[in-house]
Amino acid sequence: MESISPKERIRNAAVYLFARQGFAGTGLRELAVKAEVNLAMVNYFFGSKKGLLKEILDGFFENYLRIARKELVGESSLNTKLSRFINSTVRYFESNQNLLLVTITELPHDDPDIIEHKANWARQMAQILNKEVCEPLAVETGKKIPATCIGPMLTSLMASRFLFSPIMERVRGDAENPVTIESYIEMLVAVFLQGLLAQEEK
Amino acid sequence: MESISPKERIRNAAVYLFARQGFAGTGLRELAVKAEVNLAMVNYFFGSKKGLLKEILDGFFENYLRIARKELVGESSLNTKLSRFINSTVRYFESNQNLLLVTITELPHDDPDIIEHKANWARQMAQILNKEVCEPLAVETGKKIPATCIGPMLTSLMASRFLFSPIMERVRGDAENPVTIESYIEMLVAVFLQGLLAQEEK
DNA sequence: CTAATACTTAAACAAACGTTTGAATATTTT
DNA sequence: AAAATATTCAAACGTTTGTTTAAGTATTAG
Repeated sequence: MESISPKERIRNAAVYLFARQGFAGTGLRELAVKAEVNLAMVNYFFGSKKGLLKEILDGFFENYLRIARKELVGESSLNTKLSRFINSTVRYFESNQNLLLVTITELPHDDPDIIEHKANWARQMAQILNKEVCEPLAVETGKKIPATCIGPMLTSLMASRFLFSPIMERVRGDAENPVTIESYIEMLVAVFLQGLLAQEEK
Repeated sequence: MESISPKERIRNAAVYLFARQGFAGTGLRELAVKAEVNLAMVNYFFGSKKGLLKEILDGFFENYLRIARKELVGESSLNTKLSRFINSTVRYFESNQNLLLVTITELPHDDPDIIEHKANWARQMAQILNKEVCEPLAVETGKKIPATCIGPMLTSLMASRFLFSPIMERVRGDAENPVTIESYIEMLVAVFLQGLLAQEEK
C-alpha cells in the first residue's frame, strides 16, 4: 500500500490547479478538496499560499538546473551539448507540463517575494550558459550573445509546445494529430542549431 | 486638451495591472483607482471583468494578425517574409510589452469562455502560416513542420525577451546593459533562419 | 425647452478569500 | 504506560471579491 502523503497531495493538486486557473485564480478551499485534505493543512505544511508557490517553483528550477549542469558542463562539442540539453529538457517538460505552465505563467508577475526567488535561480542558469555556451559560441562563430538573452530564447522555444498546447488542441481539432515528442525535439534541434532554412539532410 | 476617455483609461490600467499581477490577481477596486474611474464603470463599459479581458486579448491578436498578413502574404522569398515578420512583430511586442505579457500569461489558462476566443484567433494565424510558410518550406527544404508547431515556436521565441525581462533585469544587475532591440531582432532572424551554429558573416 | 440617452456615483449584495485558533486525534519518543 | 510531538479537524476571523441597484448628473436629439 504505497499511498501519497498529504503534503505531496497538496503539492500535486496545486500544480494541477495553478496550471489551469493560475495561482491567484485558485482558492485554497478548492485546492483542499482536490487534494483531499483539510483546508488548514495548506498553511500547516507550507506556511502560506505563497510559500506553496515558492516550493513549487523551486521544484521546477532545481530539476531544470540539474539538467543544465549534466548536459552542458563538460568537454563535448557545442553541438552535442546543446542537442543533449534540448533533448533532456523537452522530455522533462513533457513529463511535467503542469509544473512548466505554472512556472512560465508566473514568471513575469512582480510579487517582490517571488521575483527575487526566481532571479536567484535564473542567475545560476545564466552562469552555466555563459561559460558553457556563450563563450564557446563567441570563439567558434563570432556570435556574441549574452546568457540573459540566449537563456530566455532557448527556454521559450522548448516550452512553446506546452505553453500553447491548450489552444493548439482546439486549433487542430480532432482530425489532425500533434507531432510526436521525438520529432518535436528533432525540429527544435534542427531549427535552433542549423536554422529553419537549412536543407534537410537525409 | 486631448484627454483620454474613461473607457480607454480602464483598458490601459487593466493592461498595466494584469501584466504585473495577473488577471485573477487584480481587483476591480484597485483597477478603478488606477484608472481614476468609479468602480461600477468597469461593468458598465465592459459588462464584466472577463469581458474586459476579452477586449484586451482581442486588441493584441488583431494587431498580431494584421502584421502577419502584411508581412507574410505575398510573392517575396521565405527568407524575406520571415525576416520582415520577425522585425515588425518584435517591434510591436516592444511597444506593447504589457499587452504581450497579459496575453502570454493568460494563454494556457482554461477558462472555457476565454479559450475558444483565443483558439479562433490562433486558427486564423495557423491558416496564414500554413499557406505562406509551411507549404513553401516543405517545397524548398523538405522540412514538414505543421503550422500548429511553428506558430508557437516563432511567437515564443520573439516574446522571450519580454516574458523574461522582469527577471533578467535582476540577473543582469545595474552593471550589464541589455542588448538593443535592433540587435535582438538581428539575433532572432539569424538564429531562426540560419541557426545558432552558423558562421557569422560580416 | 423637452425628452431621451449616456454617463457617473455611492451604497449594498452575497460569496469567496487567506489565515488563525483551539481542541481532538495519531504517531513517536522516553 | 506516560509524555511529547506531529497531524487533522471544524469553526470562525476580518477582508476582499465581482456584480447590481437606484438615484444622480451631463450630454445629445427632437
